[in-house]
Amino acid sequence: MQPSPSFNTLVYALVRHIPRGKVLSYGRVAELLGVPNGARAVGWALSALKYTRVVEPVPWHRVVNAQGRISIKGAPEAAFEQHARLEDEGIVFDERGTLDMSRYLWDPPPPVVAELLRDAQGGRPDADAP
DNA sequence: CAATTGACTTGAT
DNA sequence: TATCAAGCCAATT
Repeated sequence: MQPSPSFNTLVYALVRHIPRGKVLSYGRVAELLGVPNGARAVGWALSALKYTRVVEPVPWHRVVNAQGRISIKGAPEAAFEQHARLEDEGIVFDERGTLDMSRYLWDPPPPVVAELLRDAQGGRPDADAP
């Protein structure tokens, strides 16, 4: 078994919970995981999917930047794919390639996040470790 | 252990 | 509206 899941693992776990047709911003993901300013780290984690083998698929396309725009750089194909997948899920982009965050932003049920963070601590907060 | 990197954010110009 | 700069973070080297 693994030690406490890395930050990346937590990111993947949370992103896997984003429902179809909804999105989350990098900053919001970080915030939910308890790292208010870790937006970049989240981006790093998702970009790492290219090299990391995750058993369960991660709907990486459901994460966009705070402005509601695709934020992938240096990989036009991937960016295009993300845009296509989101439209496939019913999300509408305006002429400038922006989606309405106030409408598509997902608000995760607290229990979901709580459970995620709990598992992160080894599944059992019992083991007090100061 | 220090430097580097990048699918971020925010606030100022 | 578009650019720019400075913070912030985890993983990599």
